[in-house]
Amino acid sequence: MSERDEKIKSLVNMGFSEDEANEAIIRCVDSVSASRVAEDCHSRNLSDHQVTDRCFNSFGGRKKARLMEESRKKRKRYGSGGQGNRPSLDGSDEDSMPLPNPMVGFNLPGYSGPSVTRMLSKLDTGPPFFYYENVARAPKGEWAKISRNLFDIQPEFVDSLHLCAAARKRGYIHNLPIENRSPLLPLPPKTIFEAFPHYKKWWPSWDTRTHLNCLQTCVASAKLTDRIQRALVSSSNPPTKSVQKYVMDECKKWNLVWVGKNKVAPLEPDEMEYILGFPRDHTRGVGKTQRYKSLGNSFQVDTVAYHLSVLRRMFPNGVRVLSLFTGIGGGEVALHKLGIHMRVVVSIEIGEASKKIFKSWWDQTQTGTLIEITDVKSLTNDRVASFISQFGGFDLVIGGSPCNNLAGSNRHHRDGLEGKHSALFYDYVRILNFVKSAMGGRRM
DNA sequence: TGCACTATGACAATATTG
DNA sequence: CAATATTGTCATAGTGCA
Repeated sequence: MSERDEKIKSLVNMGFSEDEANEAIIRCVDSVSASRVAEDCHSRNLSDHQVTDRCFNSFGGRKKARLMEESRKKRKRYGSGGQGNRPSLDGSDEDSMPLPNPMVGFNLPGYSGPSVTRMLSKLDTGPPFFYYENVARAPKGEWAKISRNLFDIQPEFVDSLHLCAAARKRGYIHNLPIENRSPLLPLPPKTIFEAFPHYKKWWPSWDTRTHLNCLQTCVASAKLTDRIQRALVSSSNPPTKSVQKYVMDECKKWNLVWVGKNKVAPLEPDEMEYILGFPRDHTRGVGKTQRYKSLGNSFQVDTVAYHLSVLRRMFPNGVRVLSLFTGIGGGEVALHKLGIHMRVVVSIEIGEASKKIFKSWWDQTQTGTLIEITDVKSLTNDRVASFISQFGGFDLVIGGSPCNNLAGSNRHHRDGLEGKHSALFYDYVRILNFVKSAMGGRRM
């Protein structure tokens, strides 16, 4: 109690009213169990640290306030905030959500540090369980907005490079238990050379990468790899520092690998499938551009499976899944690899190529019921209600909403959650809330 | 039409320097 | 501490070709 008073006092000193400070403490304690907060305040436990820090950073010192003021001005032009926002605690929509370092979420296999315990309010736990995903580096304030719309649950930020050979910085908001998780076995290759030993042959010593950067939807042009080759050929051996820097910059930017003498190339689609944890040839059967696009948009299967692994014990007879923005079925592949039977999947996906990929995987591997819906807008609450009465409810609502307007590589329309595509997040919220209320907290 | 290919910054977090 | 540099990012729009 005295510690709590101390925290309140320090917040008041920062210029917040006592009520605001009080509410902030309550919110912190809501995300992490009270004892842990007290215990870990001075420890180096990064995960816990992240949670407590975040609570205080939202109110952080005067400098932060000034920065928030600036960005508020800048953002005015984006118009009024999103629909359905709860009033924010400090009256600002610009809460910063610092990303943890290392980005390992609540816990990860191989990172045996003391892990977080968290307590969700009874209203927030299932049924149904839900799992939401998006890019970690969204514009300022967007994750705070997402969190507010998902019951103020703190995101779990994970960089998949701690689990596989490529980086993938993502935030996940879910109400799953976080104790007793188990990874998919065998663990995926963790470095480039573990994944692709044959690239050692042409890999120059001055390229010190051990992991690839984030696999994206577009790959380098032949023209670019030609330019790199010409630069290398006309340089000395080893190349001059400036040539090395040029080549390395491009290799990192485009995720290029060494496939021959002075020759770099983008990964092939099947190599991306491998790193992302999909079965070989999962995306085969559509154009190469489409394969890159759908793979760049998908989950890293091992990461998601680790989070979902807690469901296996809870649903020995299988799960009923509402899958929004299914894509090529990263979540379903994760469940399947975990050995969790999918009794029902209602899948919403608008991309023709992705639908084709997912359907053919389903037909090859699954025996449950699959219902395919193209447009999330056409999944009205009435329709959700009829599915619920047909199947008796859903156990898991899973999906990553479009990141187009949040992602840094979008040069044109990075307009945040209110952007044309990313605003579909609000349909996720709508549908999840409807499922929750229709299932009314009772076991079905 | 559909596909492959190419050129095109902006932003924020982090690292470095003054 | 403040200014500056570096790094990295689930992309889009336009063009030419079959």
